[in-house]
Amino acid sequence: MPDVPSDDLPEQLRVRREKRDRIVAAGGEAYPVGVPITSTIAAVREQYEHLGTGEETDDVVGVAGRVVFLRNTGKLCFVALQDGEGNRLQAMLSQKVVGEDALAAFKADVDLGDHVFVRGRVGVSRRGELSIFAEEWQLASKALRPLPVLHKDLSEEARVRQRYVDLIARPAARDMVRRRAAVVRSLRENFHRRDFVEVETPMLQAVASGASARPFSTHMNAYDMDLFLRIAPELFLKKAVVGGVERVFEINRNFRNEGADSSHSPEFAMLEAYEAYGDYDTMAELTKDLVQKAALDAFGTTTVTLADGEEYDLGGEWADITMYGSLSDALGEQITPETSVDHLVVLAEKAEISFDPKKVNHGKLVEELWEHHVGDGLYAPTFVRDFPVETSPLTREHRTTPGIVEKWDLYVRGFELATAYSELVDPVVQRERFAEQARLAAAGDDEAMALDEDFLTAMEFAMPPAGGMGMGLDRLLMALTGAGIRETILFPLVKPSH
RNA sequence: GGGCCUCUAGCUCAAUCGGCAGAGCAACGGACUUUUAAUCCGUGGGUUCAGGGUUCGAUCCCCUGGGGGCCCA
Repeated sequence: MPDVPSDDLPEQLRVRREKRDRIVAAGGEAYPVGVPITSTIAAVREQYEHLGTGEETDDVVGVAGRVVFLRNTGKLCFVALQDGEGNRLQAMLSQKVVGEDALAAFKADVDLGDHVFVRGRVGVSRRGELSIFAEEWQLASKALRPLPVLHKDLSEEARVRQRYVDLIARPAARDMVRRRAAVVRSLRENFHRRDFVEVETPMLQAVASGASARPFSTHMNAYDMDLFLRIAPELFLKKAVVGGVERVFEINRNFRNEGADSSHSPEFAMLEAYEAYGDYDTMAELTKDLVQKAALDAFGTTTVTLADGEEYDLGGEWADITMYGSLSDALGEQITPETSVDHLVVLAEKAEISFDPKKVNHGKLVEELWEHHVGDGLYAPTFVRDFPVETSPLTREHRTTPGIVEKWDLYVRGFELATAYSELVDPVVQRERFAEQARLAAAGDDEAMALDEDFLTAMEFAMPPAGGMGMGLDRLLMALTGAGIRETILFPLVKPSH
C-alpha cells in the first residue's frame, strides 16, 4: 500500500516499516539478494537427530527460515526458524558468541515472520532442543505484516483469502498442497505405466459441449468472436481417439457457470481418460486402481483418516449396484426403462422432489428419484450402473437391455466422484442424441448439451469402440481427506471483500 | 434462488437488559544467558463491514447493501 501514509497504518505495520527503513538507511540489507546457506532446516534436523541433550558438535552450518518463535532472556535469544513444510529448527544467539552489537541488532531488527539466516555450530540446548549456536546472523527478508496467532486456526475466510498466511500458520494447509501434488503425480504415473498419452485440449471453445452445464462466455477481440470456457474436454479427447491417440488422458481445469458450495467450485480440476477397445467395465477397474494407488502413494494407506478423525476404507473390491435395481429395491416396486413418465411424476411428488415440468422426461425423473431414495444414503465406495438413455447423450446403449446406457457413476462418501461410459461411437445415433438435446434446449433447458458439428464429422471418420472416464480431482482430494472443496484448492475463487 | 447464523484491535474471540468497547497472543518501553504459547514491571493500539433509521444514548434494536458460513432446493 504505497499510497498510505505511514501515520495511518496500524501500529504493528508501521513499526515494521520503520524498522525496514532504519535498516536500509543505515546501509544494511532488509532484502539481500541471497544469504550463504550451507544446509536446510530439514537436513540439519535429520542429520543431527541423534544428538543428546547438552551435546555440541564442531560442525558449522548456515541455514535460513521464517521466524515463528522468538524469545529474549537478556543476553541470550532463542529463535525458531520454520521452512515451508513446517520443519522447525532453533537458533540460540548468545551475547558471548555473536557479540554485543550483533545481539542488540537482532533484538532491534527481527520480528516474527521475518526470514532470517544464522550460521553457527550445531548442538542441543540444555533443554534438549536441537539448535544452532549462532556465530553470526543476517536478515534474509523483512516481514512488514505480523503473523497471525500460530496457536489458533485462521478463520475460514482468512484461510482462503490469504492462503499464503494459512500455509505458514496451519499444518493441514501445508499438507493439503503436498498431498494434492502426490495424488496428481500418482495418477500421472499410473497412466504412464499403462501407456496412456497425456494431452491438453482447448480451454477456449466456440461451442462448449461434452457435459450438461452452463458455460462461462468470453470474447476474442482479434476474431471478434464469442467463445466459451470449456465445461468438459470430452469431445476433443474423442477426436484424439479418432486420430489414433488410442489411450489418452488429460488433467486440467473445467469451468461451469453454476453455483458454488462446499462441493462445487466454478473452476475445478478434472481428469478424463479414454481407452480404445475398452468399455465401462475396463474403466471401472482403471478407476479403482487409480484411486487406490493415489491413496497409497499420497497417504500410505487405502484406509484414509478424514479431517474429523473418521477412518474411511477405500481398499478391496467396491460395491456394484444398478440404478433401476437399487431404486426398485428402495421403492418396493419394479422401476424399469418402460415405467411411464406419469407414474414417475406421481412417485416424485410423493417424495416431495421438486422438478421443472417443462424439462421433465423419464431419465431425469429416474435420476432424481434415485438420488433421493438411494444416492443420498450411499457412503461406501459404490459403482452405480446402467443409467437412462435420455440423460446420457454421449453413451452407447446397453449391449443387452434396451432403454439404458452403459454408464456408471462412482459414489464415494455420498458424492459423485467419477463417471464412465462405454462410449457412443455410432455417428448417426450420436446425431440423433444431439437433436434430442436441441429439443430440450428449445424447451428451455439451459443445461442441454450443445451440438458440436465438427465432433460429429470426426465421428464419421470412425472412432474405435472405447471406454471413457471422468473424475473430479478436487473431489478425489475431498474423498481422501474429508476436507471441503475450497480447502483442496490452493487459491479458490473468493469475492472481493469490499 | 429460499431460510438461518455471522462480520468488534495485527490474529482468535468476549462485551449481561440499549449505558465508559475488553481478553489472550501479537506490538511498544524496561529487566532477565536455556526459552518451548517463558516470566516480571510499565504502555499504547478500535471507521465495532458500509450506509441509513429509532433513541438522551446503538457493537447491541430496525431497514438497505456488501463479505463469510451452514442448511434447503
